[in-house]
Amino acid sequence: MSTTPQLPPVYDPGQVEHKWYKFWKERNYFAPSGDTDKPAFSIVMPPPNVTGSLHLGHALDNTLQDILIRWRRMQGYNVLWLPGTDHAGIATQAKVEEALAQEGLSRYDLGREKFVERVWEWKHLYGSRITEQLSLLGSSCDWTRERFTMDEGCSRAVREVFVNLYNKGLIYQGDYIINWCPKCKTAISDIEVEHEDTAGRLWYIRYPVENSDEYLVVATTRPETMLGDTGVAVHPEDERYRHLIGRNVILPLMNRAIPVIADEYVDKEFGTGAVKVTPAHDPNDFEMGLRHNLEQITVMTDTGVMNENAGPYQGLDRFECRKRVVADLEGLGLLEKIEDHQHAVGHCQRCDTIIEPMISKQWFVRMKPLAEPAIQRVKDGDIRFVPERFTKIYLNWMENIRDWCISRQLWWGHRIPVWYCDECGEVICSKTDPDHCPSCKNDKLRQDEDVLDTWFSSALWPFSTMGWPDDTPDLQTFYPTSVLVTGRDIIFFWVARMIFSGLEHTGQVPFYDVNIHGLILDAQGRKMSKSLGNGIDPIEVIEKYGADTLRFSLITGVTPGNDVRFHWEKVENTRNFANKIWNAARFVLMNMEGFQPQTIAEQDLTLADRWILSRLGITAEEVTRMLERYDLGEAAKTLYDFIWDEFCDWYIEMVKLRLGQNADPKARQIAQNVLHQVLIDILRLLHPFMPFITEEIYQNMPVHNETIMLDPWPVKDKSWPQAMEDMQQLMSVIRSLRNIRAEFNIAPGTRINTILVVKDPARMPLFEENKEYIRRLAQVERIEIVNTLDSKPSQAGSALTAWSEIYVPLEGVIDIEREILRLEKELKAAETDLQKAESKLANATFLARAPEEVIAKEKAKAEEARVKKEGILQRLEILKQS
RNA sequence: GGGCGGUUAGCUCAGUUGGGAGAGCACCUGCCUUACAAGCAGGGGGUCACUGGUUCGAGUCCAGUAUCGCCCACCA
Repeated sequence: MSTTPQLPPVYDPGQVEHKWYKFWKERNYFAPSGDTDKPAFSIVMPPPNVTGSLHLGHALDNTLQDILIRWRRMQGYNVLWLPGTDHAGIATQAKVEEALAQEGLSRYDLGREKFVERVWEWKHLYGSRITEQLSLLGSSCDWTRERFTMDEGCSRAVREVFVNLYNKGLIYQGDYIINWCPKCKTAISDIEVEHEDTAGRLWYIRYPVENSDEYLVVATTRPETMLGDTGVAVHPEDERYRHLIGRNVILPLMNRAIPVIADEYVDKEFGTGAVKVTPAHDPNDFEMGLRHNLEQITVMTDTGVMNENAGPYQGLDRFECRKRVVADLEGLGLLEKIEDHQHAVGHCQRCDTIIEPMISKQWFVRMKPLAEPAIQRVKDGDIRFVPERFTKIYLNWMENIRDWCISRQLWWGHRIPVWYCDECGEVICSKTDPDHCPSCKNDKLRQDEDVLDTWFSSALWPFSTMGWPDDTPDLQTFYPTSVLVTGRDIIFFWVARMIFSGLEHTGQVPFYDVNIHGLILDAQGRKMSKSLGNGIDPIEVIEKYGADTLRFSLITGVTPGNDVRFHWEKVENTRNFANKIWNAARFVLMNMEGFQPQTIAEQDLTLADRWILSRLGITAEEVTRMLERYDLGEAAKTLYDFIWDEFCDWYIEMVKLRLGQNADPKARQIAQNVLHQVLIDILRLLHPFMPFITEEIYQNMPVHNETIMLDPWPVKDKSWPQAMEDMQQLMSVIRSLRNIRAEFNIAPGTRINTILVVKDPARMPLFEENKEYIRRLAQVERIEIVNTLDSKPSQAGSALTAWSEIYVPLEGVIDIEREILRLEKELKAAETDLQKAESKLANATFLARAPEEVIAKEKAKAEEARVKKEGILQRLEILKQS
């Protein structure tokens, strides 16, 4: 083995990332091993919008998944990570409509069929962009199983589910009040409405009481809706209005007599205690209207313009109408007052338009029966949220769930599988397209015009993608999936719906764990958004710094479930870390000349070897434990610290002694073997986090397998506690010497001499044997290790520990005053330590109740501090005499 | 109105069985020591928001306060 690859001193991710991704993909490493003797581990990827582009949220989400996937794969699990995309009804349709608008066309010009064709074309053209971007990130998902929410299999699952629910009476159609977006011209579900607190007004309007001089004053935030009022409600026990209940008031502007009704819903304290009731444009009024049999008068069109029921206001936009209504009321002297009023206004999640509650014929899923098991199974712990606090958020929503409006007045999506026979009025709900009416045999059937909410198909994703409703091998092996990784913003939209859908249709939970992560915010802590223009393009980060760096910087220093701010500084720091590893590897590879892989006998391992091997094992164990807890940020930090501080700054520096020109060949062999083993294991541990650089280095190692991806995950082997303790002592001597050098401004080129007084003779061999390390790492020329010292040097820098005294004779260089100052500082620290420990030990209850090992530790601490203090005092005395 | 999260070094943040306060950046000092100046060595800097409680012992557990942020909610 003599090939020493020439690696450049700066790691260039651009050169290697494409190469290795292609290599992995071509060799089909992303596919499940198929080894069914091994436990399965599976994740379905949250499908990004097919026409979307990668943002940092996706990058975080997929990094987390890829880490778990690569880790489990190395552990030997039969791993499936199933990718795919979502057809994203409104978003995609809007994009294609925008493109059409460039040509001066609308979707109506094309007609439904042609338009849907156009969208498919668009999908084929742009649908692979997002998946290509996921590849750039290094996602090791099985592309051969890639799915799309509108592909044949998913469509079949959607129909199966719809028909099942319909037949069970869990899907119904009806005229109810729904949230209508006048811009998107479709109904949307409750959770697609975003409430924003808005500074609005409260208008107090006088409604003349019929056959009376009296007025009934109502307060409203939306005066334009009064045109559709069909009643005024008061609280049944409100003395002020009791005499009016059952009478009529005259609706101003429309001059319509409407009844005064009594309803418990009314809050006596708010406004005037009298509420105008507009059943067609307010969800509460709708309910009240039903209770009291009030007429429903819709006064707006589907674009938010006043309709023929609005009398003279017909044709006005709803906001223009508001102004006119207010002005007209004022003119009539019917406007009593206007107050400022803060209230929540609903906006369309997609286009931000103000939502209009409207009565409309829509399809709904009856939620109560579906929610029940979805609540129970989570309460039973069959599905576990990580972090746990999200359980409560989920349960709270599920327990207060309302029926789900699933029909959308769009063209792009899963068409509702319901047909109408106009001849006999038959309604047919079918998994397959019927060609004639089953009751009258007429073949002129009309399919329902609406499509389903996009989330209806996403809800089936964990099983529809695995071939359900057929009982496929993938379902048997990989369903339920192991864990779902997703952002906390779609718990309701997606997680909750997958849970009740999975339970209802497969009888099983869709996943065991739900790992919820936070959002990526900008450097100021704001959400990244198009309107703010504060978004960071992950592809830009990858191009500048590499995918490994992006991945690692997104997850380090992050608490599970918490939001993360994006800072370029953090990216740079991670880039530096990647470069650090790169250079450590270069060092190792430069020193592999003559390397013979072999098993090293335990007695041949040096102190440094035993120490680094012990620390490596412990690190592997900790990283594994943290991954099991989904604490990926801490896992990454643990690795970072081990690699940088212990491996690079200490072990590599120490091992140089055994690799140099004059090194003993046997010692060199041993060193090479340990170095090789430690580096390989470091690469393996780091691989899930930084897949590209680890593979690149791995492939340059003198001994390696086909790919690091399929190498075994390191486990803790043997460790040497004594070696770890000895290393601590050795390191502290070296640090003390470096400190003395720095304090006295000794030039790096200047070699110093030192006398090490080791009080305990049993400890002397440790320093004798490892003298060379001290010489090299602290730039020491001569080192004298003694048991006692007759006359302690006054012209010397010194450091005192509990078990040793370190002297650095500095004839002529030493500034006694300065040394005294330094020692006094140390004395103070020692005294503080001593005081702390002693006061604890003087506490009787502490001695009585604290665990033994804590007391022992405290005693040792006190003793150490006492000896140290004594040493410093003696030393000070000598210095002050001279 | 309800719920959740944050408040730790100048900045951004870690810190889960309660037992000697950490990292990165920034700052100060000195170094191109043949893996790495994207680096090395050394150093300064924190009554862990506040108050009270539990405990031998609290950044860590409990109660309350303040403040910032997020989510949910049918008071027009």
